[in-house]
Amino acid sequence: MGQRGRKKGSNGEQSKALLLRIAANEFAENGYHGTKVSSIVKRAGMTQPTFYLYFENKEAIFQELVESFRGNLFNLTRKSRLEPGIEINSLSGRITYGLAEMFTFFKENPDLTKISFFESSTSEELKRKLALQIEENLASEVENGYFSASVDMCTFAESLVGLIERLTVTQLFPGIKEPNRLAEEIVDIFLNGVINKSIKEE
Amino acid sequence: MGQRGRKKGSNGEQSKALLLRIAANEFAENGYHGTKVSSIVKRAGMTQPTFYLYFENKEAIFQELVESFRGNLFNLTRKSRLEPGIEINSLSGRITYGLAEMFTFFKENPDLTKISFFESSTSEELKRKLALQIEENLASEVENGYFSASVDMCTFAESLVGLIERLTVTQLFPGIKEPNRLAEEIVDIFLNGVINKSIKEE
Amino acid sequence: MGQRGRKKGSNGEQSKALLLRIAANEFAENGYHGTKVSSIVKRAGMTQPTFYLYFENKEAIFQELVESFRGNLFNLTRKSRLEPGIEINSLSGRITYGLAEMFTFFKENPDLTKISFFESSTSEELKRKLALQIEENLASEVENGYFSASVDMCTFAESLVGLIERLTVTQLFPGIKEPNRLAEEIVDIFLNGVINKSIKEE
Amino acid sequence: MGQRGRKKGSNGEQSKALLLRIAANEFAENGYHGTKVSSIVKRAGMTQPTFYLYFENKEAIFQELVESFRGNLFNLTRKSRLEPGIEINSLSGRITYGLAEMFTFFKENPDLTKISFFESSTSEELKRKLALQIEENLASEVENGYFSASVDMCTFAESLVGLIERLTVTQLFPGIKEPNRLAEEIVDIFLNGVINKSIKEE
DNA sequence: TATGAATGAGCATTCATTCAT
DNA sequence: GATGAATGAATGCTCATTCAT
Repeated sequence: MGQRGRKKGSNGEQSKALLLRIAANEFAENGYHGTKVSSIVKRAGMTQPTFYLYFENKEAIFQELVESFRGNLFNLTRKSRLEPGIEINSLSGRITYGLAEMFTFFKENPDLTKISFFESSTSEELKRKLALQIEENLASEVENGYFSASVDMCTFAESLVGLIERLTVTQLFPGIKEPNRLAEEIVDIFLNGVINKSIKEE
Repeated sequence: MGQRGRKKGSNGEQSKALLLRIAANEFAENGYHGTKVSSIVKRAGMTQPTFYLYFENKEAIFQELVESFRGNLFNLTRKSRLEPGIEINSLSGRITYGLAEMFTFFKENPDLTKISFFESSTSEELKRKLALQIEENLASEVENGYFSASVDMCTFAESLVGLIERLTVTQLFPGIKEPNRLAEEIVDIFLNGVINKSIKEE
Repeated sequence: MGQRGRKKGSNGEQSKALLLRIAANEFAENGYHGTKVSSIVKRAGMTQPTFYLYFENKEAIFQELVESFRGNLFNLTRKSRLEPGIEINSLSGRITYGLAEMFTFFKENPDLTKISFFESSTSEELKRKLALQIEENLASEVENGYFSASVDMCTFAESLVGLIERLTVTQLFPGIKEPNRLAEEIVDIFLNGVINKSIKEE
Repeated sequence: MGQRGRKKGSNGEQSKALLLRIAANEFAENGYHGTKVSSIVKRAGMTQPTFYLYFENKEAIFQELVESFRGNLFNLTRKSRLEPGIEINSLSGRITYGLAEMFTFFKENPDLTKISFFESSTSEELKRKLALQIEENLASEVENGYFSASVDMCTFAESLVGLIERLTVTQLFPGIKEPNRLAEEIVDIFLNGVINKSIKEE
């Protein structure tokens, strides 16, 4: 600002942002313990004391990353909550859309996703909370009679989380499948099952 | 003593086994980096050099644990392979049985399971191989027309792995659900889907 | 301070230089294996991590010492190379001068000399190279007819090295003889032999 | 003995001898610190406790090796002492013979030679003693007028030791020159010098 | 805003040596 | 005469973190 106004944020903000970005990548690549503060700052072209100018310690930058991911993720899931009284016809479409949005978010933030899902000590908590939200999200549908009441919703929600997690790593990140496609496949499997109906009816 | 051999396994074998057991627990609890050789031997009532009598280094004992888990797991999955020409009626039962056995194995070896699925650098490889085996295992069923050909088998297999992983951690280990129960629920969801058929057919 | 730079060399350079000096002494006194990094830094009034700030590991500081000695030594011997066409009268003077310079260098760097000649795994190589240089240095003199062609130059050169090495340790280092004196004696012995000519000619 | 009489010495003696032989080689190859008791016994097909049956500790076996070398070496040099009143004509022959015997001894015991000359903490002492013996050995010759009194006998003796040491390593051990040949060359150089007499007399 | 220099605390690994059998 | 099993005591090295500037 003032003289020649720096392009975007103060120099300090830029430095901090850079450190965050690089740290995310390092943590995702090498895990928390496998990542050295010295490596982060080296890649950022800074020195170690500079790091401590912006973050209290190694744990702090990690938590900041996880926290931001967590916040954004829950914003997303909150938005895609199914309103009660939804049309049965648009149901699967709504679910597909929600899933696709989530996958898109993961795809745009692969490092943060990896960290938050697999490296953080609070990963479990995160996933459990996600499962819970999914459970709530779908509970009403059961009441409405859309979903089979015979299925344990808790098991179902956790299953969904596990599968989302896995498909994110094996299909989404390597670029094998796009968010939309993945979402559709999941919905297809879960709604209808995999058994061949024509045989079944024999 | 006296007639050939001490009470149970030679003393050395016992020591090694003890170290393996304790190490598995430590690794499962604190992760690879969070586990100190000194902690392992302390819990075993030994000294550090003794550790190196049985294992080349920290990495080695870890690999030995993972390897043994991997070996046993693949033995199991190989055994529960579906033979071709199986009766359609017994199909879901067979699948349920296979899953139940796997969950039982996990339940009996929680430490090894945690390590191999979440701590090892070869976890991904392990899961991918497991998914592959599941894929193969089910591929014939598609040919036989039991399974809907519309479902991408790769996605399906990976989904299964993800969900098995997740349910193991959240339901099986805490003792919320038993192996059999979990297996049944999974099969139920996947075979039939979760949509309420009566509504759907309206 | 104030105008550019601290008193003498940056603080880091000073530290490194101090470590090198002390390490040289420790290695010379106790050998490579007998020297502990902890002893070096203790004498330098530093802590162990500081050591690793300047040297990759124990081996590295040792090699740096040996390398510097080797470099300086070969600079020296290169300079004192005998030019072709030298006067027969000044020949022995030139050789004496070269030897004296070498002894002076050794005397000024006793620790490095000890290390490089007796502790390094590349000692042999160093001596061989030195012998080779001596050989080359004198080869022309044989052609010019100054030296008796009957003498095997290789044997002669190696002999010189062995004797330099030995006299350095037993006469020079304890201060029994000065560089000049030693050089003169060597030249005397080698040029003329030790047999009493008067008797011989009888 | 008695029943089937073991070929040579008791089993224990054999074991000890084997350990000594192997240890000599290991020490010669890797130095004192570079040699592990565990390596010695492994090559001998024994276990570590067995080692301590025969030697108090690592230092002890090393000293035993050095001691035996030292004893034999001094026997040798004592025998080849020049008697006073020797003929001037046979003088150089006698010296050559003595040197050749020493080289032969070294060649037959390369490991012990290496250890005693380069690895032992008493190497210096050994060489000094050897130099002293040489000095004594030749002192009378000076009195008798055979050797030029202008040469410092101490320097000369030490020179001889250094050169013997060096030629042993570079010419004798690699098989480049035979004991006799080496001895002759040394005597030639030292007695007559290397200067070309014909030029000198110009 | 930034850094050159330094360190406290810790960890994996090694090796000579010994005890009970 | 021999060994399976174990250990006391080091030692090299690393890493997150800080102080003075």
